[in-house]
Amino acid sequence: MARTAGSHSDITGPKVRDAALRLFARHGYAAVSMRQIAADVGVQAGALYNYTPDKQSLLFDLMAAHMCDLLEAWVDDPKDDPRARLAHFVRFHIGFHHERPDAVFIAYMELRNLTPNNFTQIEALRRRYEDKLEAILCDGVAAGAFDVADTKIATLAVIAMLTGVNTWFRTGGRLTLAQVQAQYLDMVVRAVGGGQAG
Amino acid sequence: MARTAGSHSDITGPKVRDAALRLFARHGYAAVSMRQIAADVGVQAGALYNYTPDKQSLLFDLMAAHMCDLLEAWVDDPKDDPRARLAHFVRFHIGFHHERPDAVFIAYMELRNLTPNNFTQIEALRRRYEDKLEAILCDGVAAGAFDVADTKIATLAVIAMLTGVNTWFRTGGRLTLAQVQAQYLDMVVRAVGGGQAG
DNA sequence: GTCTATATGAAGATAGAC
DNA sequence: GTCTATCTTCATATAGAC
Repeated sequence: MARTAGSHSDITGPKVRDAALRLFARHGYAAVSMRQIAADVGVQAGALYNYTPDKQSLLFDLMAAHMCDLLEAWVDDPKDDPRARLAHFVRFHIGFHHERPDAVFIAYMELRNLTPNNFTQIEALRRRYEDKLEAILCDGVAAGAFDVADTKIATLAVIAMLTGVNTWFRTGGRLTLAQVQAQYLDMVVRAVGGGQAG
Repeated sequence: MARTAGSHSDITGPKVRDAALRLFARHGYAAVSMRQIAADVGVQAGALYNYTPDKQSLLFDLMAAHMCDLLEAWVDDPKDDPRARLAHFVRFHIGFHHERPDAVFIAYMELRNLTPNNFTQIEALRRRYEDKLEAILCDGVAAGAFDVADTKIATLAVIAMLTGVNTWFRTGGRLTLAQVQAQYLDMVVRAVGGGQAG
């Protein structure tokens, strides 16, 4: 309470990130001005530079935070049955992405607008996530539970299919999230040849 | 040959479209200026307005042309076996999209940058294409060749999976396009429960 | 059909007062 | 920490000469 009137660093910071996330997702990074973000937060444009050195860093930080959240949230146990691990991955991926559509959207629509160095870092994080699924598929193939000709292709195919849910699914529609997760799980398991085995 | 020196309407027009397509795909619509497009074509910015009323029309025309090309290129015969029709669709989709990566990229990355009216038109074309696949899946389910709980979801899942090929496949890599088409066909057929029947 | 020149506005980022 | 004011650059689009 000993604060001066205009001092709100602890609340303005998150508001800047939230506003940028929403506006970047809605209109695209290049189409959103710092003035728009400032107006959304309720400050003047110059004040934003207390929270980010520049617009590019704002984009990169949002994307990096999202990818790190994703990697930290994923928990897997290689000792479990491959089928169970795959089922867990499918439900996790759909659920996690459904909860943060704006971050997901930005994380793969705005890759073009990253500087080369920033792009490399985000791509490395994305690759690490893909490797999580590929490990499950490899273990499943080795155990005879799955049948895929090329685990790398299958990994990319499954992730593309699952991420696609975000483009159309909305809560309150014809289906619940659980129903969507169940049907995608069914399709994924069959696609990797895990339909009949253990 | 009776032309005046600076008269190139028949050649400049396509060059403008080609340059815009490539630059929009690479950097994004909002990040590309009319000056950049003009420089790429080899004219001054003002000259572009002989070929498009404004930048928005340029984007819309590129997207609409791509979607119309797609719909015109697809040929299907409802009297054929559903499995054969699905196989045709998978190979067609991957092949067609592989041949025009820039147009594909724009057609679903730049939807945000369309005016509401233009967006509605492009969405209608996209929906018409999705319906082509859903018709195959519905016929296959009715004939007992496929087993899917919800044909709309399966349609979106398959298209997302197939379109994802464009994000990683490059000619000259580890696999040929035909090999990729074959493996995706295998995964798609199994995903829709067409593995054992037919 | 293309040019040069320009109208008009907005962008990212910084300086210095409070 | 935020404000106002500003620097500098760039944007879309148009006008009129050739």
